[in-house]
Amino acid sequence: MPELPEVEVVKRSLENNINDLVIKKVIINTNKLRYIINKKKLKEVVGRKITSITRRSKYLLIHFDKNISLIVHLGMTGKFLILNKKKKLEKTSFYYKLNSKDTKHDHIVFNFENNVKLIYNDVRKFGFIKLIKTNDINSSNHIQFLGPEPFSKKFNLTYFLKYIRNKKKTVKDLLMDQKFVSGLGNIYVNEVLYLSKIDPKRKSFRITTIEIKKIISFIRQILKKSIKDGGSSIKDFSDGGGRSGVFQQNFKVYNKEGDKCFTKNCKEFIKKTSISNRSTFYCRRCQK
DNA sequence: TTCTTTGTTCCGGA
DNA sequence: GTCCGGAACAAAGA
Repeated sequence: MPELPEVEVVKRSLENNINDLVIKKVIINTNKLRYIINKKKLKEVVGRKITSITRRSKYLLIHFDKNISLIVHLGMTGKFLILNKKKKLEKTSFYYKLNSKDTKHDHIVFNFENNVKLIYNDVRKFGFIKLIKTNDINSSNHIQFLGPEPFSKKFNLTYFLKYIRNKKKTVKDLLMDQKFVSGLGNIYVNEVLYLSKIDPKRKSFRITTIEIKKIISFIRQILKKSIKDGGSSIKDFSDGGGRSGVFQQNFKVYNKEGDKCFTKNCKEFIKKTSISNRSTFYCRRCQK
């Protein structure tokens, strides 16, 4: 599930593989992903050259010359594949498993010069790719309401304290809220609260200063590590069968229901519950 | 057939 | 008005 680190990893591999290239052709195999696709508009990228690739929260932004950009959200299962001129798969996509079934979900193919292809594959079709004027990105509905990036200076103790005043929602829902901090999803929020030893059901306004410091610190720590491991999963990526990203093996609570708690000397088992209709994993003994 | 998955939005109720 | 959270939605696989 692509959250900030996975999107960052994808961003970096796109940067390494398709920056500076000119699009020759776009093949669109579906009428809709998350939204109806405006095929004619999307094809305006033909003839345009990629000038840079950036990320905001979980959005990928591919910038072209002539004030054109693509805004991309990977949804649940969106991924990019790059084929180079030798038809060889580039080491680009995190936890991508190669098998014949997957090609039927190749929804959009961008052809570049030199026979380089960028393929957008998405089993669930909850992701999207939209053409947008570069100047309009920051005022777009997707971007304008996003809270600060977790690594930004703005996301600090003072901001946190001010924001949670009178906030009655659970600390888990708070961290999931993209208006508060952008880029975290269910998986990393579960992990962060476990590392911070905080019960996910606690009310936000009851979180102490010391706990806030832990939360901020662990968010940055785990995101950084996952980006690094995503990088290493790319390094290990093999086109004969694929391989899951190392970061998935680093989860301590997510999807670990019934496993023994990771904390030393804790004999408790990881519990699963639901908060705001989202799977929530925690240790009853360690998280207070 | 039903349940699950996620991010996002919508809406009723507090 | 504002906030909260449950439900709905998208598609497909188990």
